[in-house]
Amino acid sequence: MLKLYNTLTREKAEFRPIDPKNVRMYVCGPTVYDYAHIGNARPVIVFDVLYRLLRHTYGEGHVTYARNITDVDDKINARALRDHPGLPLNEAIRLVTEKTERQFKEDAKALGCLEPNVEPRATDNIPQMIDIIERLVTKAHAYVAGGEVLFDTRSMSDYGQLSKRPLDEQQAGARIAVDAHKKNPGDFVLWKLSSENEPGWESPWGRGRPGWHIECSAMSGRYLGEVFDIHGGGLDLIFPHHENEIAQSRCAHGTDVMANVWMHNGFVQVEGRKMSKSEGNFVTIHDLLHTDKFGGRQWPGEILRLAMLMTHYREPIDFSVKRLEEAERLIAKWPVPETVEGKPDAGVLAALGDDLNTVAAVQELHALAQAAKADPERLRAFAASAALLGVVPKKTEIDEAVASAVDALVQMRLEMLKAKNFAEADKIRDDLSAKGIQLKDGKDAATGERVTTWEVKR
RNA sequence: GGCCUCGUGGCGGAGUGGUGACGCAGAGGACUGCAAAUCCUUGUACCCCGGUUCAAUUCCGGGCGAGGCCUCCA
Repeated sequence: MLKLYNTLTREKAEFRPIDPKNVRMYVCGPTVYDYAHIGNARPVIVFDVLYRLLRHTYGEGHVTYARNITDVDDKINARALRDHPGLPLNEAIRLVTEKTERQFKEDAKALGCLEPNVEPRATDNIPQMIDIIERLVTKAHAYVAGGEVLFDTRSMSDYGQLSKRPLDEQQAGARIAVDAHKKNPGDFVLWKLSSENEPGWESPWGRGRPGWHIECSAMSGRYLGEVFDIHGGGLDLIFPHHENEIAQSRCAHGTDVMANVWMHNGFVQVEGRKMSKSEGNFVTIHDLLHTDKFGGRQWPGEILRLAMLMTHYREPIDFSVKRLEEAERLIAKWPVPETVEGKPDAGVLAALGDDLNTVAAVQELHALAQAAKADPERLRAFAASAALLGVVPKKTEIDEAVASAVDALVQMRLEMLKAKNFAEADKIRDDLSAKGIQLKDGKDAATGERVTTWEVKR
């Protein structure tokens, strides 16, 4: 039983796929203009958990997950033209975005995310966008004016369903001046003509470039069909982006819905404040993973991931050093399974089935980890459950030579302890600790002898 | 001005019309040569003001506070 909160209806309801043999989900990915920040990381992680849960529920081969890469953007276009003037636009863009796109994929992998089934690029879908725009023009849902093709919001009787914004009551031009050529202030651009010195693609309306929203309509239609199951993204995308995607897709295809379930993750704050470049608290995933810009140290991907899952996806999350430390302490207490097989724990599944309650799932997992210490049988359920969340603790790789050297020192220390040579014994312990090796003393239950195990501090 | 979230103990975060979920941190204890690890015990809360009720953190109304969006920023 999987229940999901649907922004379209503002309620939690049981999820019923259109086709259980092929459950289809689309998530808005990043614009690869710059390195992805932790705000981008949230939907990537959250919907990865959903993807894993869907695969578990319907079977690995029965879920199609598409996450787009937006590589059409005026800043990217301009840079492509500037840096690679001789090349066709798509190729030039590819060169400009190569590095950030590759980085994004590496970031996602480091965060423990599975690769989506399709990661379409906007530049590979220009003809599909043009096709949708042509349909909209033919059906009189779009018009040409002032060098643009615009969507006519009045032509759609139920425009605004997702964001619940009545068109009349919006403050037109609250942020951006209304262009005079628009029939209505709410009309938005589908295609914009480029001037001589601006980059562009050929189209029936002349050389130009697509509006922002059209790419997702084109790519979701191409890879998932006219109507699909789940569409996800950040809360900030509800309006105008998703609203306009819905308008375009539904009007072009004549459907009642674009996707049945719309899911939105909450915002990310950093140390209690809105993240922005001007605030100076803009943190990229790459920074967290590979530099000491945040909290003076690097953070492994699984800690970032767990920290993210410790708050429900619809709630705002405050990303802080304290939170990361808590996640680290938690994961350090969990056992490292040798293999991942068997079935996930029912409690973890129930938690995730309740609108992806990862908070409860993590707590169940923690309880399972505690139980697994006493009862090794539970370790299998723990491992499978952790895998479902994508947070299986990993053994730090150490080579044989180091391991046997540590073993020898541990043995030496035990002998010194028998001789009550505490100073020398403690020195060994301290030296190892300084090198990141944690000794753990225990008692043999039968003999009462001291038994020492060790692990690499996580 | 409109629309939409949210407000629980030091922190994270459930939940319910009436017995203080849980985790982390803290405190105390056991263990230890001393620690660490482990185990046991433990404190502190429901933004404010009204209303409904035998009873409200939970329902209703009104405030206050935080955040987001209001058309080319994905």
